[in-house]
Amino acid sequence: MSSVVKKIAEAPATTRIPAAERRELILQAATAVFAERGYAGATTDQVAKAAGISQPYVVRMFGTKEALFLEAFDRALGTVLGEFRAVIADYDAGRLADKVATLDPAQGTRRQDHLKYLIAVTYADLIADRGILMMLMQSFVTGHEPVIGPRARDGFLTMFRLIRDEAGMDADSARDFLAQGMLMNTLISLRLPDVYDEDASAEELLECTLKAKLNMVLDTSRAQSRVS
Amino acid sequence: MSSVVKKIAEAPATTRIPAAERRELILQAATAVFAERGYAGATTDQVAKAAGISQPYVVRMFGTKEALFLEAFDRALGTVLGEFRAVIADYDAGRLADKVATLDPAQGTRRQDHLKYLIAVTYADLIADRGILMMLMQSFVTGHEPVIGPRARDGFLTMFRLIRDEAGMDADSARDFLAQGMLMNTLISLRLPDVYDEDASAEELLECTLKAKLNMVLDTSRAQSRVS
DNA sequence: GATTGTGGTAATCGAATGATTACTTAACTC
DNA sequence: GAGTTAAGTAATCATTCGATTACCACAATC
Repeated sequence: MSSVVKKIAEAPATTRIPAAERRELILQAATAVFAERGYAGATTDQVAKAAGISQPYVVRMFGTKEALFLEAFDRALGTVLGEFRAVIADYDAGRLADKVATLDPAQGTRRQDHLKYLIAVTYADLIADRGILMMLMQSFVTGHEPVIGPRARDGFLTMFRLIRDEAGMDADSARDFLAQGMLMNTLISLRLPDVYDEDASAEELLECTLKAKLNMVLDTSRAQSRVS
Repeated sequence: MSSVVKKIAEAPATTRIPAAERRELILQAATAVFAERGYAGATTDQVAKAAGISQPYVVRMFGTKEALFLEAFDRALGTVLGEFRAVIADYDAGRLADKVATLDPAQGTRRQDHLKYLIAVTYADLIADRGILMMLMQSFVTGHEPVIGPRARDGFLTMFRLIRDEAGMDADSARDFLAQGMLMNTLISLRLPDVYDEDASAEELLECTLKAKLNMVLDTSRAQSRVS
């Protein structure tokens, strides 16, 4: 019977995965691809290959490339906002008392001073998954797109308001915080860690920008460079 | 005679322009288009239309889209570096003594403190031509491209070294300066000035980031939005 | 064990795009 | 004013890409 032959031949066939789970995998792949190449530069086929499925399936599951980008953006932004809110909640619940005790009093002793430091560390930690920050950065330079642009502006302002209102920072501190964040985003998008060993000034800039997080960033960048 | 008829009919024909001059026009158009849409998102035909010529002429004059992008990038970077060096030279020659006299001594009195302020103002002035800073930003998020990426990294590091070595800033000050610059770039690329009137937090963020330059930025953004 | 819904893919299509070719004509030179 | 050079375009080509269509097969249900 041909059915028997078929069964044997197709034994190591593609494992089927529930749609909801596959969706997650595609979104992860899309985040990495869009982060690297931007909205216009990425193709649905690259996303499909990264997710290990066919290109039509990607399109059918999300409708359009634009819709996929928007979901990946929401996902990345949601992760950042979630982490920020978590650290604020932890601080206000006194769960970070030990960490706060190690801070230099010269940096300030108010709640907003403490949170400024804690959120900055949280942000730097997010570099571990290079895709998230680069995905945001790619969205921010796509302000001209009629659908993506407004969403990107809205997302950025949501971050600003969270820092100002929920963390209680004054506008200037919030601005400085965002500025440091945009610098980190830029250095990562530039792939500056790739030339860390070859250029002394790249080394110095990365060191004074990322400080304690540097080794982590170099490790993950090297790991992700090998793949892509 | 048909020649007479032709002459009349073709009287308002296209004015021919020397190649060198046309090159300039194309580069200006390319800077605006690439700044808006990025390397992958821009087309050579959009550049051609913006420059008022045909698409094949653009390609023939620069060889490839990539070569055109690289020239536009060099041009934008060169403008920024040139302005920075000019203000440093002016300061060291004492030509900015009156401007320096108005500074708040609390901000610092060393050469690097003065230059930090003066260069920051110079950078903010560059926003007047929105294309330059957006062109740079688009290049910075194209770090993955094999030819553009290395040039973008090199350009960024050149800026860093200029600020550190020629302006004499310490690494941390240089980092803070670049951070503020990347924030400005991001706000402009996001087109945040477009929603200035509609969102109170956008207004606050733009005001505390751009301060005295705000009105200029709003004016030029509105003017350039009408066109594009 | 037929049915049916769900998880996929192969094939293909039309539009967009970078690049090439071949051609035209204005402007300068002698 | 004939000849040559330089400025510029129309037409077209080969790819690429997002999207569509039509189909296949595994697994749960009855």
